[in-house]
Amino acid sequence: MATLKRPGPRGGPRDVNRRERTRVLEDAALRLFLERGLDAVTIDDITQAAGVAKGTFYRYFEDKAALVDALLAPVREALLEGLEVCGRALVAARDVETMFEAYRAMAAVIAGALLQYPSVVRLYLQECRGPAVGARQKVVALARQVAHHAVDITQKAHTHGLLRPIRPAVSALAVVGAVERLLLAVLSEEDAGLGNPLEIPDALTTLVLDGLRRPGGPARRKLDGEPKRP
Amino acid sequence: MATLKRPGPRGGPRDVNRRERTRVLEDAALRLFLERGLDAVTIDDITQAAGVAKGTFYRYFEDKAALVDALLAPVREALLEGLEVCGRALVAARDVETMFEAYRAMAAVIAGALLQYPSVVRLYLQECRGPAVGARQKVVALARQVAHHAVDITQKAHTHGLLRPIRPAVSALAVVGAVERLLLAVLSEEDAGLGNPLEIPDALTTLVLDGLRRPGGPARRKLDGEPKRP
DNA sequence: ATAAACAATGACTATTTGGTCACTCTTTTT
DNA sequence: AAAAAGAGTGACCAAATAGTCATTGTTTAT
Repeated sequence: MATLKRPGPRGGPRDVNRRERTRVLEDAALRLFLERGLDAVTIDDITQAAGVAKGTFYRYFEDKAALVDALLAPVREALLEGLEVCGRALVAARDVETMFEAYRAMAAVIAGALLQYPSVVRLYLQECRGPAVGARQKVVALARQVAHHAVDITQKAHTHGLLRPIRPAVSALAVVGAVERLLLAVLSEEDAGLGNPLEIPDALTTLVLDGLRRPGGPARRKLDGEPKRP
Repeated sequence: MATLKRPGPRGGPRDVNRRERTRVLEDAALRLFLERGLDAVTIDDITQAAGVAKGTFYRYFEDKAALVDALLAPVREALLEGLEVCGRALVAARDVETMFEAYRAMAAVIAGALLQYPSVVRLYLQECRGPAVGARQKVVALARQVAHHAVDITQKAHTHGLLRPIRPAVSALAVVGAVERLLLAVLSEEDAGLGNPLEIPDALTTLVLDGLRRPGGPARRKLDGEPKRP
């Protein structure tokens, strides 16, 4: 069973050592997870890559699932935080500009977190669609929360009648899917001709907002209607 | 080593038996793959679920990777076929209507295949982002082909100047991501409020086309400008 | 009818795996 | 300084795993 407390004085040998060991184990595991996939990596693989004895692993983590959860924690916090703040802002929003501002703020918060933990995000993208079993459970749980929040947020935006009358669940999941796929492409460095990664958010924003914004006309135009900008 | 030929007269006992056994093994494996993930399913699991002895598995498939490849085959064929036909049609297209018609044709071909093999598609969606290792190799390879084709197609559509000046790779991957995420939601029956699945393609089409279509009016925001290529 | 090829089986081997534990050494507490 | 608690180790165990193969029964070709 893993010892969860951090004994000794802060900054003392024990404390420093514990942080360091945890970091080494997490780093080694994360690298292996990305190389071979969650399920294919054994505890032996991790301890060998980390240069410690097998028993040491179990002093720091209860099992592989606990390790994954620890890896995920910071990203999860940032993601959910960003989504909730955006949700709250949207309930208050009364005009299009305020609404877009809320979206932009959320994007900024999230983007920051993602850039800080790119490997963890890759792990998330890589595993989040699998069955919620074993070590993957927490990853899938996070994915569900993200999807739920996204739909929720879109619903809130809809209550002001600012968006095209598409089912919130549909447009929300479409956007989540688009964002995730582009993130994966960028993080995997499988250069498919994406150009400067920093320009992607803008392109995507244009694309999404023009797709979502309710066209100026009263009836829902289908083909050649150009949405008017407010 | 798996015997690949199908001996005996067509329709004879051997032939019928071989088809049946292959089907039973594939069905059992597919179900388990979706329940637990590719890596977590063992050959023993599969043969037990299929109700045959372990040795029998190796008479029909060289290993787990070969089984996955066999499962994937029909979907792969349909997907690539649809993408290529669309690509060829787009090179010839000279106006917006013809272009959209090409897209619609592709969507129809693909949708048909997907409805015919929903479980295989789920397997694809579930595994296609993982590392290209072991039994997952062929799935990831297909995902790469799909992405490549999508970008290619979008590039072709761009040559006629009919689309917004967003990098083709960006918009193509965004659309692929959106489609995949919605498909996953529908196939997983994690009802997130999607409504009637049959209405999704229409909603998505509206969303995507309005996002991609070059606005008729004068220049809009300049953020999405495409960098000049020499 | 008979020989040759095919099919199915499950025991068997080789390894690998998650997890434990007694033992030793180091740090903290008293 | 002595006792208590924490930390690291790697041998060890029981269970699981991929893949093989001799054996037995069935179908096909001659």
